[in-house]
Amino acid sequence: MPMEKTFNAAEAEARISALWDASGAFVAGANARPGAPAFSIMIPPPNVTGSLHIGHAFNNTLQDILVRWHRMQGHDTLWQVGTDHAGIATQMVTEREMAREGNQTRREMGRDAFTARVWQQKRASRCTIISQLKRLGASCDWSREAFTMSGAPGAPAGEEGNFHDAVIKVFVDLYNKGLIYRGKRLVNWDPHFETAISDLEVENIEVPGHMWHFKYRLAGGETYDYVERDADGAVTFRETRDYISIATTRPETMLGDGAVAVHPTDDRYAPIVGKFVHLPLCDRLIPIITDDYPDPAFGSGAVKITGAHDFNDYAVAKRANLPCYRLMDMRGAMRADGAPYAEAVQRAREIAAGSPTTGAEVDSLNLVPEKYRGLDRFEARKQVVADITAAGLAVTTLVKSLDEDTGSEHLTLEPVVEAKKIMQPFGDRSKVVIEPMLTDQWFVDTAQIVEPALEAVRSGRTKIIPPSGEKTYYHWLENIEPWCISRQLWWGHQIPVWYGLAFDAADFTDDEGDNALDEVELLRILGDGGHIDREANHYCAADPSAVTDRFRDNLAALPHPLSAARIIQVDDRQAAVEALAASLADYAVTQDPTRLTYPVWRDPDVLDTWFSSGLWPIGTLGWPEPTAELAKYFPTSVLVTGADILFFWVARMMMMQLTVVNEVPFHTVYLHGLVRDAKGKKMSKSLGNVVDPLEVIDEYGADALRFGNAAMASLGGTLKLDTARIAGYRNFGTKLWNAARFAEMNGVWDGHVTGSAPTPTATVNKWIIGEAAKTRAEIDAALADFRFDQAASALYGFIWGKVCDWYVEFAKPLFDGPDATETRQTMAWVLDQCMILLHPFSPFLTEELWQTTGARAKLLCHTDWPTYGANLIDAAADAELTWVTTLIDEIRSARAQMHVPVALKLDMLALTMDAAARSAWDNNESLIKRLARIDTLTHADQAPKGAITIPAAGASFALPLAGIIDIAAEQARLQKTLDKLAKEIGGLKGRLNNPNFAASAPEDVVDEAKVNLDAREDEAAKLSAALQRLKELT
RNA sequence: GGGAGAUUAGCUCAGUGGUAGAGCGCUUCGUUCACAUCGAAGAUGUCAGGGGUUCAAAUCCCUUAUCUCCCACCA
Repeated sequence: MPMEKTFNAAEAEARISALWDASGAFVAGANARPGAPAFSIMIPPPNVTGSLHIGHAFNNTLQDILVRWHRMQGHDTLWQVGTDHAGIATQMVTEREMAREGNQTRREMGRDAFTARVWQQKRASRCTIISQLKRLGASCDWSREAFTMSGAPGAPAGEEGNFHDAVIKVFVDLYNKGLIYRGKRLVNWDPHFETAISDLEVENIEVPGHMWHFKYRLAGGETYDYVERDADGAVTFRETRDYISIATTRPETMLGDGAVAVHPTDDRYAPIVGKFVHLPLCDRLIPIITDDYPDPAFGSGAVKITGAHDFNDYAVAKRANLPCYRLMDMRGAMRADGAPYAEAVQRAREIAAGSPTTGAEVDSLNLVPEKYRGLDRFEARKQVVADITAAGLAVTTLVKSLDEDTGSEHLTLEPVVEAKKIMQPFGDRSKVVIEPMLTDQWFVDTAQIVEPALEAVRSGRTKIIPPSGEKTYYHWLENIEPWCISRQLWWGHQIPVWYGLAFDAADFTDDEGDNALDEVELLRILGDGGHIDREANHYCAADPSAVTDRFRDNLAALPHPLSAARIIQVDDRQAAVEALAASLADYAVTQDPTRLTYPVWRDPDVLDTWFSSGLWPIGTLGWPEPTAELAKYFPTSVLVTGADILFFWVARMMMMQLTVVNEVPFHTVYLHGLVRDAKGKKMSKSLGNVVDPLEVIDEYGADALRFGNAAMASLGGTLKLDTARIAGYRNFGTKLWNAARFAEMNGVWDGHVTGSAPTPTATVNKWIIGEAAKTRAEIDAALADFRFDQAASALYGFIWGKVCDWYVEFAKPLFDGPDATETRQTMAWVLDQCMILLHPFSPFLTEELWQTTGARAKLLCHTDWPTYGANLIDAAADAELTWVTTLIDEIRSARAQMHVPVALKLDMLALTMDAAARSAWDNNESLIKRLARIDTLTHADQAPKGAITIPAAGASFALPLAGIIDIAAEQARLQKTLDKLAKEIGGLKGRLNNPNFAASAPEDVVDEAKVNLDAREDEAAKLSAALQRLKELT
């Protein structure tokens, strides 16, 4: 059946995908030569509930090009595929889905049921992204699909695997090495998702805000001289004050202030340092302290210190040993729990007076006055401002206002509220304002594991390209902060830590021996005295699974187990561990549910998603099992990923792999930018400029999208996706398709396919074989440097610019001549090379061509990548074809400019021809005549009147066009060319006449300039002569 | 505030010391049997501005301007 005029991508892509699938073409090691080097890539796992966006399409195209390129070279290739459980995102998607269905909420449902529901969501949506990757033509080993939560408790059938085990093992190992710790720290709290998030998940955005100024009055009615001075020390302002002025953008946090801080060198406040001020609205006193943090030049120079709600203040509070009081609940509302304010403030006064306190009182003491309790944080802000203003404690200014009744102007005192742009933190998922919150969280002590990750890149063991990525990497890692890895979510790897209460079992049974304690009572008993050791109250279990099942029901019964875990009655950590171990063992043997209540419970938090995806390189290969794949494919060859997750993922993989298995995860990291729209705008749903890769594939085919992706993948720049360009690359595919169709029509595929390059005699055949060899070398060099754009450009230039534009045209006359057979062989070989070389970029169209143009031994995706080189380049053929194509170009150009009808065949005169030119003409006469539409060539001593001149290297031709040409137009054409030549000649002469040029420039540059000058002058002379002849005509 | 990058044809971008390039768009012509998702020809640039190094600068250095991104605690 003859070929269609175009490649039907929509029809063929699915069929070809199925063919690859059915033949296991992409399984690890497929097409590997014995003893071949390994080549492995880990896919950046997309979110399991996600769908393919244009960034995925770009990222995976590049990976696939590398993978296919290596697989065709016979390397032992693995492209590891899989998905990420994506904690917050997936939980969010599932909850949204549940809300839409009108089902129970997550909390109504309970943890186990909810987790099961998310698994269900995961099972349902996994196919989406995977099938979309297949549509792109990604040649992943689908049989090895991994998941970052495979094998987790509660995983349904089909989700076996040991990724969860690997994550747990790493947590336990790091914990045992002292690299993971738990503590009450100020963290970024997302009040929407009610979880801590890491620094990286916070986006700081500038928003309009306000700054208020409040007066904190000195205790005991004291006053002081407030003096301002200029740079020379001269007094510029003096006033007796009974207050200190503070400025804040967050008035509601003043309820938790622990002090007012001023800079130690700030003379304005020197008289009152160490004294106390009344905290407005709060009925308590706080001290004025000194700290280096306040900037005397900013605001009043005095800063309120709210240790529990600001990162700077927290640091000051730590230095000054100030108490921190949490004011908000987990949803960002003012706390409504705990004792009445009168009691709480009494206790706060005791603490301020020196009564010992513990971190526990951060949570147990609620210093929010009744009036504000339960208010949303933004509502509380308004109320606090209003109340402070009403109390006359706002800094005021005179404002002129108009009395509308009387029409008279008068002055009023108004609070000073500065409108001010402030940087506000937002959750990158929730988009709500992040609240610094003092909570118990788990941290990786990154400072301890960062050094090997830095060293690996500094030493070049892992190379980051482009190099600017290395600088960014260093900068972040050199200033690394502890990594908060606990999340208050349900979907994820639950932290393998059990909290235990060490106790005598008798304490928990009533007189009848029944299990009589409820949680409140438990707390009451444990709360009574006893040594408190926060560091010791957790126990990291090496084999948690057995424990989990046993106590799950008990755990579920605890509304908030962590709050009950506060106290453990032991003297040291070791005792805690032993007591727990003993109680667990005890329980395990007795299995008597009445004997012990709540012996242990598990930390309800899950791990940051990036903690598990940080183990992707080893986890997908079966670690901690010593698998053959781990031995073969790790460390991986290259990681291709977006520069935006350099910190989130790349740096953490480096740290974790080096810590866990003491090896870099990959030899090379290729970072690319974000794909933007044609105008360089970030794609966003709200802007409506999102390009859906699947729509692009539907319209233009996956090959066109892929080739376009490769073509725009230059290093460093931004990536602007223009569908007009994709359309152009679709046309490019059609072009090759039609060249193959032409070949089919001319019997090229009928038994002319040869494995190795033919050895033809015709110059054009020799020439195109050499061009293929050049192209192969260019592509290999470009891909070795990750220059996908250069490889794409080489392919485009070769296939369209050389094969289709010239070779196919050259071949037409040869099919009727003595060289017909070798030309068919050569064309078959050359088109095969086009398919092979293009295949990594555009796999569908090339595989389809490969299958339809002959009986093939192997799939194209397994066909040997060529290794031929310069031996196939015939310099003489190259020079001759350059001469031929230049001549044809010249003739065509002259004809077009003289408006010679295309169909008109001309007789050409050869005025001069040296031996080389003569030979070039004789060897290629038929095709020159055909392409330049020349009828005959005759020799003449001089051009007749009314002819146009065609210069060529070593020859000069004339086209007699008397009566056809416009003499003025021909004069203009010649003059224009001469002008251009004159400019070039001027430049070349200028250089060559400069003695410094000859002295300083390399010899070959000088020689080249000389040769160029000769050629230009020769051409100019011919054109001048021609111009002269025309002038004689007029 | 710190860091990185960008500025080349109408548009999107290559080009990193040696005669300014590609694709798209634009103009003219074209139904010759691979292809109109095409062919042939053509026009278009103070390579952001200024200074410097060099025989030679889009390319290296300095500087100014504009833009983008990342990081950062100014209450």
